[in-house]
Amino acid sequence: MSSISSDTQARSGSNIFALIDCNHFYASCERVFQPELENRPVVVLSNNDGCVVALTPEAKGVGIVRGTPYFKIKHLIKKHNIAVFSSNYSLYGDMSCRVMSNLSLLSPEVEIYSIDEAFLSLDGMDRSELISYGQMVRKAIRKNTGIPVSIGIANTKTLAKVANHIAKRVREHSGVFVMLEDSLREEVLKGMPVGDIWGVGPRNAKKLNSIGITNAWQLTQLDDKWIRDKMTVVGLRTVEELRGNSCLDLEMVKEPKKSIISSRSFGTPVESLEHLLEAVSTYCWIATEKLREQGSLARRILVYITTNRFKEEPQYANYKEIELKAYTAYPPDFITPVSDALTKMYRKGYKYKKAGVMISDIIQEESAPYDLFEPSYNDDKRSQVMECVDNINKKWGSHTIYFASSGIKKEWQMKREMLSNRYTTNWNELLKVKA
DNA sequence: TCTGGGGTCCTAGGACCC
DNA sequence: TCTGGGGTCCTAGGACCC
Repeated sequence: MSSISSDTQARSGSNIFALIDCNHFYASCERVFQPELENRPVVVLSNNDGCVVALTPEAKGVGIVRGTPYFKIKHLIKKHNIAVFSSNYSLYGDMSCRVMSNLSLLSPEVEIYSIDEAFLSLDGMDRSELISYGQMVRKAIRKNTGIPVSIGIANTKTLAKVANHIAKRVREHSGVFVMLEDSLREEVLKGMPVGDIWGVGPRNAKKLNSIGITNAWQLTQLDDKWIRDKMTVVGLRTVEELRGNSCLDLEMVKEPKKSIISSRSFGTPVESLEHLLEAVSTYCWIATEKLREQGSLARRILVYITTNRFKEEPQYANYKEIELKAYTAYPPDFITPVSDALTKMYRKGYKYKKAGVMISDIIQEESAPYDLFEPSYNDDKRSQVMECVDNINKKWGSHTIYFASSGIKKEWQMKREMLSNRYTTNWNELLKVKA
């Protein structure tokens, strides 16, 4: 068997996948707790109040586009009375858990694909029941969580994505679209720009357009060799899926992360080494917290700093990757070498905009190699201390305990000027009901 | 004044080994 | 005039996703 066919081998039998996608998820989360926003345009901004990451159809209707910097749409905000929010990840994360746990009650086979999407396997379900099942799921999620969802159902994950696209946009389907017949698939794919397909990014779309391929149906008719050469096996898999041959299985078990990033843009430019050290020390803390949460240890860390590339001012960026002596999840084991590296790469006189760390070479605790010369993380006090710290922070809120090297005042912290309350995860910010 | 953050996978090319 | 060949491992960079 050639490597091409084994890479993209289709599963036999007929599969049915549903993609459940929360509508403009972050904006919907905000609406749940402020129902008066129901028919008003709502946008949610990225970290640092940078650009638009989520927006309701009403906001799209007045010409706002996802990804646009906030300062460029301020005039529209005022003119159309748009509600604006800073990202509130504690809220969205918690709302996501609610949606997903509801889904797992409704179906035994669920893959949580992202914060606002899940795939379900509906293999074996009667075709005639699919629409009503979809409607039932929609109603249940809406009722139990307040979040509106759209559902696309088809024979492959990629086609379920396509179906979901239709469910979201064509009102008459009321949020559920089933696309199983070949003729329907052909009709829908012919009307779908190739760049809107899951897995075909802007680069590939451009390549395809340049040879005259503009819709998704044309892509399915293309020669396999061309696809493989220009779009790798990944692209070929996508095309097979569009042809109705399932190549991507439902992944129900969550794999531990292979890299963990923590980085932020600063609220205001940072010039001093001292503040940069505080920031990266905080990022090391956050990243190792995630590392411990998934029961992992790591041995590599990369630290970087950069000035603002959008500005016409002296630019400087640098990074350094460090290999630690042994696998660990203890913050100081990372903070110490990272601080040394940062001190060496720091240049005075620049306005730094962003810094970050990335942890890699991650393994599960159980499989940590035994080292003759280095004490192992699990056997010494470091793991016990961190377990204790993590428990306290879990119980009393993150950052109840943290390292002094992270700074106390944190003048460099990001801007979040339009933050809503953490209605679901903080006792002091619960929704108040008027008596 | 103001342009996000966090991930995955694939490939090509170099280093190194026998 | 000739200058192996194949395997493996690692890394950087590119492309994609939400």
